[in-house]
Amino acid sequence: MKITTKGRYAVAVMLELAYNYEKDEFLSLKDISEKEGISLKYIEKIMLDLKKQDFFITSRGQDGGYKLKYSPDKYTIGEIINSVEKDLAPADCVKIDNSCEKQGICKTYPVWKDLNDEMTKYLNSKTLSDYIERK
Amino acid sequence: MKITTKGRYAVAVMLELAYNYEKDEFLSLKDISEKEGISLKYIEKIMLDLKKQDFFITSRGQDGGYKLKYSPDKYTIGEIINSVEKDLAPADCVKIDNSCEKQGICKTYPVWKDLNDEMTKYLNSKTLSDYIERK
DNA sequence: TTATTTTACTACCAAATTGGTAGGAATACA
DNA sequence: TGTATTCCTACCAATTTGGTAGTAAAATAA
Repeated sequence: MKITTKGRYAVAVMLELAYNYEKDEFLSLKDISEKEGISLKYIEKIMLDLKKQDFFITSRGQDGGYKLKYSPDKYTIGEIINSVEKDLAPADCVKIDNSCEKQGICKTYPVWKDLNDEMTKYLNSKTLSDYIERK
Repeated sequence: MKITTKGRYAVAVMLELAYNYEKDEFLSLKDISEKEGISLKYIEKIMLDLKKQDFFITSRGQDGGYKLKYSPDKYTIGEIINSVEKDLAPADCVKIDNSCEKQGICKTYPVWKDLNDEMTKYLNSKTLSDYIERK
């Protein structure tokens, strides 16, 4: 049930961008890499996934980088983790139809369904703004 | 965040034993293996982990097998999964002290701490009896 | 007592996943 | 026009997952 480093780093990167949201400048991956101690190359790869969502405004070249497109309260922790993490659901059966030949008769299905519902509800209720403190 | 097959099978096995609880007989791993379509050898391995807890009464030889020591409402889904799953927490930092050199300054820590608390609370509130239907 | 059934235990292994790195192309700005 | 930065595709080693194999030990039925 661990969140992979990819998911954890994704949240870290999004928090950095959330901190930077009020400012009128881009934040480069190089800066984030140095602040968070994550290799630039790895962050780039994580951004590939995050960019598939409508999350950022970007700019290349000097003084370029990333900026959140919307305010931090518009990004839920759930959707961030979901963007990079393949298996967020506790079991395939609660997400993918016919992923299990015992569909309909499996006695453990309700266990995973309930757990998934609970986690989804929780993760979608928390946003970046819940985790940035303003001075 | 997926629960591994080991964790899922563990819950399946425990549910089978819960169904059998009222009866005054042992349930063999062979029977469970056939009912659930899980290889006997793999179930044996899962039982090695579960047996470290105070879960069962066992008997070897003919008509032997496993029996729950306590009534199904005494077993939480959380402790069952915890027994076989190494990484139930979303991140090491919420379980193991000094597992991360950024302890105390990491901005994402509260995210994993909250999530872990929420999941733990939920998983420990559900027991086997919540998932066995009585006719 | 003996054969059989069942748990108990240790060792091994292939496939998938994780957690990265490397190298370069494209682009925008100073 | 040069440099900083994003963008993109491959590749790879270590770890974890999801098992299997073989055997010993014990309890019971016959």
